[in-house]
Amino acid sequence: MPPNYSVSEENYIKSIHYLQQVNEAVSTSALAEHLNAKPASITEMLKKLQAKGLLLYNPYKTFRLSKEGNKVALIIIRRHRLWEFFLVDKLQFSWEEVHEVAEELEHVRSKKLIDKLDAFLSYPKFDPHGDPIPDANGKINIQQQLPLSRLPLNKQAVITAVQDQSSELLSFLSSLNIVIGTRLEIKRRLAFDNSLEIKCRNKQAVNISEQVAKAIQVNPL
Amino acid sequence: MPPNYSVSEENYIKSIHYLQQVNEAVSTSALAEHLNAKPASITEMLKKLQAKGLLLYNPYKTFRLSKEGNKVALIIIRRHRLWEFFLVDKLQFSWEEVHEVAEELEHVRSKKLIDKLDAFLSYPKFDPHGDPIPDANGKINIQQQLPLSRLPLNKQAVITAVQDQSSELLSFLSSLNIVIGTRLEIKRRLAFDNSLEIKCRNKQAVNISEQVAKAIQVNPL
DNA sequence: TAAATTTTTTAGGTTTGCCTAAAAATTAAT
DNA sequence: ATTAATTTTTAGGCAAACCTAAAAAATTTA
Repeated sequence: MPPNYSVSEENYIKSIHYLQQVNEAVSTSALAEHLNAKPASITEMLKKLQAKGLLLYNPYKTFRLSKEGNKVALIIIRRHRLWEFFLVDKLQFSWEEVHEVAEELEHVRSKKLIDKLDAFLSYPKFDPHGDPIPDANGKINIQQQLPLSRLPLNKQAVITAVQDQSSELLSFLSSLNIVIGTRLEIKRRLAFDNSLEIKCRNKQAVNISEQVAKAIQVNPL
Repeated sequence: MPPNYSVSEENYIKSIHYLQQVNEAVSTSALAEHLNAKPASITEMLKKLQAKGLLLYNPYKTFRLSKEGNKVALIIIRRHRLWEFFLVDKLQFSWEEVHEVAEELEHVRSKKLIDKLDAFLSYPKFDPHGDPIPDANGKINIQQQLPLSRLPLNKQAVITAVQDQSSELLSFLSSLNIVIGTRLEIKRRLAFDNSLEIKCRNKQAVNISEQVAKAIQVNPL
């Protein structure tokens, strides 16, 4: 059976994975900052993770997860994002408040639980923030998805999903001829309310609120 | 906000609560046995729980939970049983395999999570083993329910529910004129297979297997 | 490139929750 | 009512995961 890791070890692995996405290799101080701990504590854990084969590390140098470490990271991310999806989709949490609870749930170590949860949720591909959910083998869907609110100006994208807490939103959007699959780009971002002026192909530009923009998931082209 | 307790503290509280149901007051060695720990470790934690006002305890004497301690116990039991219900009802776990996973889930400390889970499950009154689920205020339905298999000999009880994995069981029982609301008592327990001889009011005694007895929930009178 | 600064590691504590072994209190037996 | 047996507590350690302060290495700057 696969080894189990402590909550603390899991949090280190997750943070290292996160910092690697920005920076390839990670420094002790960056990780200390991210984990809200002192550098001395980080060093200690680095040695432990290396001894377990999860980390590639030489004293006084930067470090990164080993192949095995990355596999473990993806398992934890999978748990986290599936729980987030569950909380929003089934328990009616708003997507701002799920993170903290998912932070605890992600450490419940049962593969069977997570795989059954995945099935129960109909194998969702993205969590409520638009981040992709790794599958049972730790594979992540290459296609990236993000909320329309985070799409750069003038970058074309296709709508892939709409978080329809109320189905009101969906009907509002379809009245604007905005549906899943619609191609669009942002022409202007209004600073005072973060509303967006978006343009669909050859139609006239329309204005949508930040809230709506956050609920729309897009896939940049 | 209400204080939070460590996983270890929660497990002690839960075990003390469990042992109290049988025995009013609990001894160090009984608790050590139940928690699979050494008596010396128990003593240590007892002092901690007493200091926090959860336990009524005098050195060298037996002990029991304070009012506050009981309240905490019921919160933990509520979490545990709701998760068990969720695992069986939504994730299709079989009721034998839920305990271990629920044992981990029960320590996720978010009142909001549990109350929303409760609502999502439509406020179930009993977990898959037939144990009552405390409500959001920690109140337990007075009417106690237990599997027929655990009913003491010659004690009258009324059938309150049948776990009908297959509806086959229900029709088998109704062929014996055993339905929800039927009053019965156990006349004999056969040691070699744990089957029961049960008697309904003024009818003839019938024999049922341990498996069936476990699926029938009763309310002792 | 040598000194100054920053980063990382080492060394030595602390807390939590467990342990063993010995001492103290309680309970049982003669 | 003593003595014997059992139970509980105290005393002193250990591991995990954190900490502070000092030492060592790496990096930057003059």
